[in-house]
Formats: sequence, structure tokens, C-alpha cells
Amino acid sequence: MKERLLEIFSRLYEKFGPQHWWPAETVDEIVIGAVLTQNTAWKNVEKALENLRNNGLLELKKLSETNVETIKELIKPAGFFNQKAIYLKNISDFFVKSGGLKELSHLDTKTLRQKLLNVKGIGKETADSILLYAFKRPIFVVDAYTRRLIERHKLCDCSSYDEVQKLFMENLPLDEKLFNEYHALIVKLAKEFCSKKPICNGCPLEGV
DNA sequence: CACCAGGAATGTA
DNA sequence: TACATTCATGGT
Repeated sequence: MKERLLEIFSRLYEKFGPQHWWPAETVDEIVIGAVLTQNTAWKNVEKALENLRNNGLLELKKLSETNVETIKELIKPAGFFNQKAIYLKNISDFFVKSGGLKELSHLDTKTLRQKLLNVKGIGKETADSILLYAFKRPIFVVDAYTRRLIERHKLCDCSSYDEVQKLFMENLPLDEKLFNEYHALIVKLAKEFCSKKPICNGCPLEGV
């Protein structure tokens, strides 16, 4: 299994090259983007991020001081704006009251993950995205694409988030750089080949 | 027109 | 634990 997972990574990396994730200028932007992209095309998230940037609100501390209605209007392009505006307030308040990135960085990964999951609006995937891309922790992010990959290539019969995550984390070195590229490459693969079609045409993973 | 996108919360059984 | 429903804009 270790060899198969590494072979898949190699093929994707050779085909697409480094993805340079997370596409953001600051850590705050990563956290905000992670919430906005929940079940939403990244293209729409970029519009919402740009609206926040143009209003000087692309910072967690700023958002914690902004009323929800204002945030709703600015993030509308990203969809689910009524919920996400509240979610952004929740995660912003959490960061502020916790002393910001610097203080939270002192916590071990398990503790930090649990604290993030306690924030309403932050589920497993969003929490792990923040841990991996904002805090640089070696956590594997599992998304819908990852599950399709597992299913189509019959890597295991697991389906739950935790089971799929364990599959990768117990069969790969716990390397933040590796997990960063791996997840980004799976998203890239899905966008290029397997988004809607059940079978990839010209998919770089043929025969794996 | 239908379907999907870098999910999560809530309710039901 | 395992599903079903709801949330909402914008691209294909």
C-alpha cells in the first residue's frame, strides 16, 4: 500500500508539478479562504476574498470587529453567505481570544485540532486544511476528490473521513511538504480529468 | 434546464 | 452510527 500511495503521488507530481498551495498571501487569508471554499468553487471564493480585501477586512482581527451583515454582503459570491458570515465570525473570535497564530502555534497538533473542531462551522476537512496549510502541521486533508480516488482505484473499502485519513497517514511519512502537495495534486487531478466523468480519459493514474 | 463546486450543522432512526 | 436535508452563488 505504501508503494501504491507513493506511486500515485509520483505520477501526479510528474504530470502536474508543484501546486504551490495554499494560494494566499497571509495565514489569515488561508483560514478565511478555508471557510469560504466549503462546498464552493474556488473561482467564487476568489471574488469574495477580493471583496474583503478591498474593504480592508481580509484579516481575522478585523472580521471579529465587523458586524455580520457587512460580512454577508461582501462574501455573497461564495454562496451560503448567511452561514459562512457567522462561521467567519466564530473562527475570527476564536483566533483573537486565543491570542492569535503565535499563541496557538505552541499547542500540539491534536489539541489544536480539537480546539478548531469546537468552533461551529469548522468541520474535519476545514480544520485539517487550516492545520496543514496555515500551521504547517503534517495532517492529511481528506476531501470528496480523495474519496473518489480511493473508491475508483479500490485502495481500500473505507469510506469515513477518519478511515481514509488513516490510510494515508499510516502509509506515508508524516511530512507536511508531502501532504501539502499530495492534497493539492488530487484537487488538480479532479479539476483536469475526473470532475464529472466516472473514468478519466488520459488520466495520469492509468494502471496504478 | 440540471448539475456541481477544495462542507458542515442539524434532525431522524 | 448512518443517512437525509438545508444552505446559495456562479460556471458548465
